[in-house]
Amino acid sequence: MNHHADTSEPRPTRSDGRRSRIAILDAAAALATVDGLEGLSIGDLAVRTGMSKSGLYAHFKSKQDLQIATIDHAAAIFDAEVVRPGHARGEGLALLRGLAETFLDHLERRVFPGGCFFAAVGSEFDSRPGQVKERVFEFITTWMAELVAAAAQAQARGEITDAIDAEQVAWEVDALLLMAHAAFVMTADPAALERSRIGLVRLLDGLAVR
Amino acid sequence: MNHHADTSEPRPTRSDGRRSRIAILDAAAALATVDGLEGLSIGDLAVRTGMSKSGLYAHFKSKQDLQIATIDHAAAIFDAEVVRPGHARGEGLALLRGLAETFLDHLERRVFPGGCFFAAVGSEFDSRPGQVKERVFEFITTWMAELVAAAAQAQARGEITDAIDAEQVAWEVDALLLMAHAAFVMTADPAALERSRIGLVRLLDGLAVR
DNA sequence: ATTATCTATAGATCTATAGATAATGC
DNA sequence: ATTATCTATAGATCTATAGATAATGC
Repeated sequence: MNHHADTSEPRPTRSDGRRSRIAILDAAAALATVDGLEGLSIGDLAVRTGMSKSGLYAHFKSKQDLQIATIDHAAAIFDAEVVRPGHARGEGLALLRGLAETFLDHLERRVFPGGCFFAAVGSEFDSRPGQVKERVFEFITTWMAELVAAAAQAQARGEITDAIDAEQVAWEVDALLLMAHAAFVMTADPAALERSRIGLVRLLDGLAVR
Repeated sequence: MNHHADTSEPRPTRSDGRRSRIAILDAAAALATVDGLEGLSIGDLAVRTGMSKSGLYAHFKSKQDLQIATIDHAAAIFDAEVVRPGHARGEGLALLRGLAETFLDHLERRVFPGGCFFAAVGSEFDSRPGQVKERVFEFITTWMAELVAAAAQAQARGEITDAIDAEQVAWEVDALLLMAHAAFVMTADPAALERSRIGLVRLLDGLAVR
């Protein structure tokens, strides 16, 4: 996985500390999609990054602090790998299609080994109220807002019907993306991505203004 | 939650043992949708069922054995609460609609506190190969086959178009159900169920033979 | 001089087992 | 007589901290 700096977090002042922190968070984000944010243990992470447990621990106040830093780091990766490339595809309907395609591509390219970070971690924390869930939910809300804005723009430009509201369009698009994630991670079969791609074409063609 | 006997599993011979086993598995199935099958600890379960840790442990050979028994128990509950009531709604298109509706109803009725057991546990184990994942995947495959069969029957009866294959129809239906699960568990807002219900009507109406 | 990292360890889990006691079924 | 359950405990985690050492930045 590439190294994405997360600007939101406090940076260590020394260069070796900065490098370590990014290495830890890259490993943590990847590991969390496989073993969960809770299953992610300090010991495992230390072994994987070649540090001692306490050396690693010195970067974070607590396990929850590590979990939240990992979420922020994953958000930066998702932004760089999905959201920004999606916007490069155009506006309105092209943007909506673009976001869906870059999302499916990031699954296929295995940006995270366990599929979509936020689908994986969202499912883990959906029933556990607290700061971690709040942060994950916040990001998912932002993602949905992206899809809704793209759908609304497509309607404003007269590219799709406004007979149904933009939230409903975004909902149905996201349902196909979530389904692709779940099935692709479970089976590792690209046919899962193809089924959702076909569904997206059918859905958006059905909304076309003719 | 109601008590559903799971016929597939070996039954204790003594009546108090039978009762305990069912009480343990009811609690385990509910707890697993909140804390995960891995997060589910023997100690927690013991406290929740009012038994000692070892008293509880005597019913199972290992933690994995408990996890698999819990999956089988949850499958029996899902069958009684979703699949059978779905079949009572009719055949063909009525069956397909019926299964989708009884699924959404079981979320709304909170049959499991953490939504759909198999969506929750599937997401937890999708990246962890082994017997537990196999068992979960097996059940999800059975569920998908139910939807595909219903869609194919609806086509055979001339109720929906056969221009697209039954697998694709089932895929798009299941995507909306999975999305409803994810959003409803995260937000506890019935609006999530409504969005998917609207999506299902739009989807199936769009497939109607006119 | 300050920051990052390490060794060593405390204290709280967790799974699992051994051996004893209480309750049921034939 | 057999089965279910309990107390007590082993041994392996895990998070977290104290105090010492090594590496960087001014």
